[in-house]
Amino acid sequence: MKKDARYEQILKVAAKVFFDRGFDRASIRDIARDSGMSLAGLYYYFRSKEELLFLIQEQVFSDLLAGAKDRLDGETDPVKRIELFIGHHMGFFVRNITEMKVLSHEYERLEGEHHARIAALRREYYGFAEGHVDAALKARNRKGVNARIASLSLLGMMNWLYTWYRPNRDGTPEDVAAQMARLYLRGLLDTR
Amino acid sequence: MKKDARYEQILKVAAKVFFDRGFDRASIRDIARDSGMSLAGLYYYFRSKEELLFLIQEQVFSDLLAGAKDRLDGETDPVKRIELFIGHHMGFFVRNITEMKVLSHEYERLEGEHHARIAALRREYYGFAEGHVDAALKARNRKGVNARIASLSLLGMMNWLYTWYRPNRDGTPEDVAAQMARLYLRGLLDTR
DNA sequence: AAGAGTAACGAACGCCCGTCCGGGTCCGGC
DNA sequence: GCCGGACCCGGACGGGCGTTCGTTACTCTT
Repeated sequence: MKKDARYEQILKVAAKVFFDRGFDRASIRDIARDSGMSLAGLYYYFRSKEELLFLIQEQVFSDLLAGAKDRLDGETDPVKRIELFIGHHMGFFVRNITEMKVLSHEYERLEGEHHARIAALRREYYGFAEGHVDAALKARNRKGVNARIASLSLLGMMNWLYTWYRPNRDGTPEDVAAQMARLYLRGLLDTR
Repeated sequence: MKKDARYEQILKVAAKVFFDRGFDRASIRDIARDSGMSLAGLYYYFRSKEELLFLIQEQVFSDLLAGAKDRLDGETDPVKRIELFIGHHMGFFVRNITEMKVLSHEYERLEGEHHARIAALRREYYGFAEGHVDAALKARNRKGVNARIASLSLLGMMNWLYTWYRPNRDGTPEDVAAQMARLYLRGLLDTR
């Protein structure tokens, strides 16, 4: 098998194993078996189990961030930008639910340099979200709403998705995103 | 030391250790050391590490549920009931953040009978929340809003708290609860 | 004084884990 | 025809883990 294909395949398998069993309970032996490789063979591609986690988190987080920036490009209305942000986040989350759960759930497992790199991405993404929330608040001249709390509430709402989302029951990501966007922007009881 | 006091103390220490290191990385030896007991001594009080997790989760979840019912008792206005529910959940979460993180983060670790008992509590609490959301929607004659998604969004918003809440930065639980209640009920941009 | 129950402990057992060493095989370039 | 690198593996190593066994000391009850 080609080197790059193997590399990608191992990352994918590892993400699935981490998704199913959690990082700590997952063993390198599980990943080797599901990749059709030997235990030692894996170490040709990766330095350590922790590096595997890091690479998964870094890739998915970079993609998420780049995708969000790309999606919002060209739109200037602050409220529409938040709608687009929500739509993108939810769509990406559902399409990459394996990696996104590993990112959300195993965030604290990384240490040192690895942790620092993911933490930087996190800060950037959170800041991106908060910036848009803040802009929308200013555009509507809303005072007394804390942009930090409002943006973290939004991210919590969306990131909790992996604990409950079932495609058969909850419909398409677009439906869920639309419901959440409406709920977030106009509230539960708004009748406009 | 009295038996009951020891028992409670071990549960408390275990919750703290699980909170800090995660269930899988935490070792019984850590818990024994922090409890000022020997490894073997712990097994006089508990059958297994998994049982320790179960007891922590069961106690905090039962308290949460009972507290919520108690807080809402007597209030009949559906919207006020949601406000009270949010206020209670947030206050309880912050006061019991150690156990609540262990409950939220390690939910999937339990198996068999233990898992079934916590899952039942979860169903009850989620149903409780969804029921109130549904009642408020009906009272305001709101159609087209999915009560399941709306209630799970609310719980996600609140349960994500443990990843970001810092008392010094974010103010009291009451402040955060008020912000979230306003946000949830009337939306980000409502100017009423 | 004996016996039963309670509250612990030291030491070990067996298992599984991440990692690494010492190779093997194949293949393109010389 | 050989060499070096890419790719991969069997098997072991050392360490940490959850759990258990056998025992002890103390305190009630009878």
